[in-house]
Amino acid sequence: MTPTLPFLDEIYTAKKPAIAVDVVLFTIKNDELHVGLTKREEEPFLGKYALPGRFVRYDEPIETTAKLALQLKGGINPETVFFEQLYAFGQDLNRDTRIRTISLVYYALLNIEQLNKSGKNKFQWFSTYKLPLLAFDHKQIIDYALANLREKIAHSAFAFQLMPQEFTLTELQNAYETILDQKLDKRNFRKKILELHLLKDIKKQKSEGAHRPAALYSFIRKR
Amino acid sequence: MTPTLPFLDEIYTAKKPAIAVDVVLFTIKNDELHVGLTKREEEPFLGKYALPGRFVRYDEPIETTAKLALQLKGGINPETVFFEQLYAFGQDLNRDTRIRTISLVYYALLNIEQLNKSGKNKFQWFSTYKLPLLAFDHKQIIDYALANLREKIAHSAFAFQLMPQEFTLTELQNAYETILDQKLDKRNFRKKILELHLLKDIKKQKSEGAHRPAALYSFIRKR
DNA sequence: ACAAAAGTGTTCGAGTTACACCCATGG
DNA sequence: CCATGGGTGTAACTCGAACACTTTTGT
Repeated sequence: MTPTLPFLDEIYTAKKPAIAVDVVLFTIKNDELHVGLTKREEEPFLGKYALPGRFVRYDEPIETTAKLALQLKGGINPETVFFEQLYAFGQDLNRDTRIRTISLVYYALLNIEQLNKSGKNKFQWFSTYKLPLLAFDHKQIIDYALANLREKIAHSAFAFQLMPQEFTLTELQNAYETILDQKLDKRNFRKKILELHLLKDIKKQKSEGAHRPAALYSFIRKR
Repeated sequence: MTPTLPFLDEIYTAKKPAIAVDVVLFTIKNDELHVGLTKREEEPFLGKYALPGRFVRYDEPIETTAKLALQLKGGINPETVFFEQLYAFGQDLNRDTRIRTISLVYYALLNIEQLNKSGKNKFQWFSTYKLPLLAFDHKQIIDYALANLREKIAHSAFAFQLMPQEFTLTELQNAYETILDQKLDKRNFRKKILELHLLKDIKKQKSEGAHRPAALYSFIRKR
């Protein structure tokens, strides 16, 4: 590619860093934001928890790697998940103790409906406030992803990805409050959300408990 | 790292994608936004223009790779440049025709003063409106970086990175107008910028032409 | 009838936009 | 003295924040 390489062949023979994809998979359980982790069954970091990850194979597009990580590590159908590339971690040469590895980090949002549907989920879910001991630099990665998620969600509208097909405005508001970790004003929230014209009133009601039933909505953009 | 690998050793022996860093280096020349490119002297894409890039060596932190790309390809002192990671391109397996390559893209801002100072600049500068034929997927990368630059600059204040040490408010406004490709209101611009308290009136004046001289400012954050 | 969550408008302040004239200088 | 860009304030509007009561249901 460049005159700075002594020999053209070097690009084929040079010792290369490994490249991996790690996915920070968020969902909401019991009104708390959770991250999906798996317990390592090998060294290094045997017994510690880790983000679902996978080395990028030579003939694998990176999004495919991300999807395979979710599927193989977590038994989750990746087509039911929203995900987006976040950042490449590759500054620290010893992030991985085995081999120099650059990690492309994706974050993903899984809705609660999907989570309960897929019986074969292999993840263990941890509240973002009570994370276990983590392998590699995965703690920093999660912190970074979390800060980013908060920032984005405040300005865009993709919290829908965490919701089931049908939901009430109060449920949606709870999701926002959980992620942002702050109370929101009901009237302002509804005004703002409805002005986006992303929700469809599906003319159904959800009755639960001794109070007025809530209108059900669904997100207009189909997945 | 994972039970999905048949043998532990595979991570050492498996055929790996190559990882490169490419830098989209912006500057402003003649009131137009320009990108720094170099002409390829080898196949593939011999004679086409390309972003300064470099393969990530096994023991090179990725920011170091980015800096080396600027230095070796462009003869530019990377410490005089502001840069930030943008996105990893690795979806298309044939981006690079020689070897499967994942590219970590950085964008960088070079101020005009630096540009003129460094006599050994090896870049050719192209207006973002008149780009030449580009190698690989570098056209898409530049488009992506440009959209991102516009978005960020409208909400943050790092256009300072494109300015010389001392500049007038009109010059700064021109930089914003050039990047955003739209006229801004002089009074509103000044009000907004000065309220950020990032500028220091250095009590000097710049006289040029038959009109009132302009006050010179400098950016408070030192580089 | 009462408890419990759903649903609904208005006011206030802050920040953004639009807009026009005088100032200082060189030629 | 005039042409040129430098420099300044105010009014209108928009957007987000604060805030309280009525409605509908189950028990």
